[in-house]
Amino acid sequence: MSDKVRRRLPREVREQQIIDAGIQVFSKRGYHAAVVDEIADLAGISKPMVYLYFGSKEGLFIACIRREGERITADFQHAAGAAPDAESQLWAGLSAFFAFVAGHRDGWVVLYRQAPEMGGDVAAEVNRQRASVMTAVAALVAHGMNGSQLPPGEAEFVAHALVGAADSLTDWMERHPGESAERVTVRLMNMVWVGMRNVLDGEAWAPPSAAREAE
Amino acid sequence: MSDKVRRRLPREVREQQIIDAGIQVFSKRGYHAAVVDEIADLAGISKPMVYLYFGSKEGLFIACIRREGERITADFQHAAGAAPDAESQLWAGLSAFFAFVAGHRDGWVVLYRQAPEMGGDVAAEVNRQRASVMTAVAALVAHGMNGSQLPPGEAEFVAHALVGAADSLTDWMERHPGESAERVTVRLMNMVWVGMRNVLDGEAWAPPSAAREAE
Amino acid sequence: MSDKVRRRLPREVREQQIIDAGIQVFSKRGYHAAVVDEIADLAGISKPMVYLYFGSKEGLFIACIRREGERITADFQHAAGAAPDAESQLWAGLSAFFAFVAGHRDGWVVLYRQAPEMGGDVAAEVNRQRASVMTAVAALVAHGMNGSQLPPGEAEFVAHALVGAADSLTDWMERHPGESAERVTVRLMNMVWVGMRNVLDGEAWAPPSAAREAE
Amino acid sequence: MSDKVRRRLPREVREQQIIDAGIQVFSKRGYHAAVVDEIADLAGISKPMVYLYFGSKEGLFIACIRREGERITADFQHAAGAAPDAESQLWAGLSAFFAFVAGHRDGWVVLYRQAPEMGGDVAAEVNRQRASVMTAVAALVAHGMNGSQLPPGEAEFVAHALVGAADSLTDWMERHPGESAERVTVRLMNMVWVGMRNVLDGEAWAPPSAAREAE
DNA sequence: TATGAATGAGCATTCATTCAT
DNA sequence: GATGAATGAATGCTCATTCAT
Repeated sequence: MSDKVRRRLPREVREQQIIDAGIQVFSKRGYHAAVVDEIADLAGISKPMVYLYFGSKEGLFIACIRREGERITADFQHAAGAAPDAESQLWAGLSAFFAFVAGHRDGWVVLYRQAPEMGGDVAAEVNRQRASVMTAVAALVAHGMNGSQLPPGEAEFVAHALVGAADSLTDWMERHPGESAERVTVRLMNMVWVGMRNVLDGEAWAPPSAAREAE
Repeated sequence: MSDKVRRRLPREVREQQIIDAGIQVFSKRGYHAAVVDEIADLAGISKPMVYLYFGSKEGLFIACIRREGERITADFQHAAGAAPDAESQLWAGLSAFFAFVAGHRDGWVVLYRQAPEMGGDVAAEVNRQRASVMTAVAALVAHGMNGSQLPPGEAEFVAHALVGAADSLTDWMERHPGESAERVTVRLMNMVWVGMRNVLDGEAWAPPSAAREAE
Repeated sequence: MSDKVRRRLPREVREQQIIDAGIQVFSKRGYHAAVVDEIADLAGISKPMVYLYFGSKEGLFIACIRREGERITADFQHAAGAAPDAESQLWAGLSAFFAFVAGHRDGWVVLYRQAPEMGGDVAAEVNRQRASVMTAVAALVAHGMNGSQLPPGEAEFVAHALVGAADSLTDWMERHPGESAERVTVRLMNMVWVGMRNVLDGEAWAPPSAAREAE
Repeated sequence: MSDKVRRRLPREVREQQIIDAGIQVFSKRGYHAAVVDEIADLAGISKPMVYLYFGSKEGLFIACIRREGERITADFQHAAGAAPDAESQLWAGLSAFFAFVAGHRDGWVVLYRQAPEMGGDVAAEVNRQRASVMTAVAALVAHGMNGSQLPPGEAEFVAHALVGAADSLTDWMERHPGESAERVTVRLMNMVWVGMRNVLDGEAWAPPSAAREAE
């Protein structure tokens, strides 16, 4: 009788618990292989509650994507906002971004690796959240490079490359457990950043036999 | 009159047709949402043939992964092997790699975005093929940088970043239809390559407020 | 108006209804030819309920075997327990046994004619139930013959013969609808019993030309 | 080239090989679980040959039943025919019958345990063969008992009991590997025969509390 | 609010059977 | 005579979703 006293929680709390469970299960199994029963069990409630709160499995998935997308953008911008100058902001932001990717594996996997392959109503929310993340990264890049003159659209290109590299490096990190997210950030920026600055300073690279491609 | 003439094909041929169809459907829908009937229809045969030749849906998926993995590695090494010097090889290899990622969207999506999230017998084949691709890229990087002294393990790190960036940039390319794979390769190399060389030459980057991280 | 009132029954009740239907269909068609849909229809529910409660077709089959096995053993021992002396117990027990074989055709057919030919997890349960029935019959035989000295192991031999004869005689009964289970029991006991007693009293039979076989 | 020289056998021989394989597989798996592919493999031919010779799976099954039914009847009557007097014939016949049941497990299982549960065209052949066996046993019983006056129809009753007991005792024999078919026959006849003769001589048995049932 | 009971619809898999060669 | 290639038609099983309480 005093066993499951955490019944009758306010809706707000229950929803977050269900989303937590959803992210865990969606991340482990993928959208289609995830079974609503397992999510309900993990959240400690019965299946109809999931439907009461989110309407459908897809509705829950969308809620998961939204929360993780907003969470990463917030983390990211909060970290960047606290830094004094442009370069520090870039460093802090990317570091936070990387920490999120590495630390919230489940959420990141759902948002970045599974959601994109879906259609329907999910696609809209996915695109919104991913665009939001990508835009934040691009803004930080543009801002951090404001000394050099970044050609228009270049920041977006760089943001895509950075985000993709960061995602892929989480696989690398799984095979190198000793590495911290911070150290990986440094190595990645070393590789990209110095190069970018030099490129903007005029030191361009061109395909060995075809200088015509370089701008 | 020439519509149904391709009945009764030898096993070898049918298998490739089925794999072609499988890659297309798996890429569009994802493994779980893909329906074997659709694959069979697309291949112009009936469902039992799929099971006769591949044993199961998973068997077919594994076959798809294997063929695409081997194909990309082959493309890659063939392109690199034809170039005269180390830097040219690097350029040619990465260019071929990028062309594959951009040109064989379906195969790449199956291999890189969907297969990794699966377990069971699939995981073994996925890991093998991805490791094979990653190793080839890392070897090319190490070889291309043989002038500078690359720290051990660094090539693998770079390879992960490059492959992830390449994957992510295919999304960028979809929103910039005018860009060719070659041009994107140049931009990516510009960003990464010049930086890497400079880094190896001693021009390191360190987090603004924390010089302790730099080596 | 009173047609569909029995919806939403407690699990316990539904399970028995499904087992009832299962025994009927398995008996009529055999395990492999039985279709789960038909069982569900007969039980007045939908197919998923069968899987919810029994896990698989095989699980349902095992449940059927278990219930019929336990039921016959219980009938049998209840009838025997109510009789005063050893011979009466034997008579009452065998009569009950025969009544079951003849009266619960479906259950008997499933347990005795179809289940034995199966392997896998079914075999374990079948062996347990059949052994339980056979042991009960053998115990009754041994007990009923306690006046004469029954050689060890003989009761088991007799039990096998009796059970097999009883099973076969249900076929005979189908072609002689006028005969009651009781009458058949008497005839069978007449044939077997008097003989057994005489044999134990020394009146042995030996193959005409080979007295060497008699003990 | 000289590997499979037994190709191109006369139809008669091929048919028997296929029936042999059929009996083996049907016995092991049951009609429905038996797969034509396995039968064809075991017979060393390709599947279409089975259809060429027997028309259908059911056709092959019927052929199996027919051959085994005829074989057992023949064995039986050949053994009985060779004996000099009535009692010897009975002994020899039952002994041969028992030897068949114990020795041709596969054929007996198909004929006696699996075929009966089937309907359709199979039922006709099964009934014919089983009736043929049962009639032969009943005739032997009637003939062997010709000294006593056997009530009409009694022989058929006894035959059913004997055949059922014999079948059931094959299970017993499987758990007692030392016992020969001959010894089991003697024990069974001891139990049944002496009793029958005494019964016919007037020594009837009646239920303890209900003498009204005895005739 | 919360849940045990129930199902429609769909999917992977299998198999007897038939052609084309 | 013999077979590899091919399929129509089931069937076991699962799952998102709903309802009665």
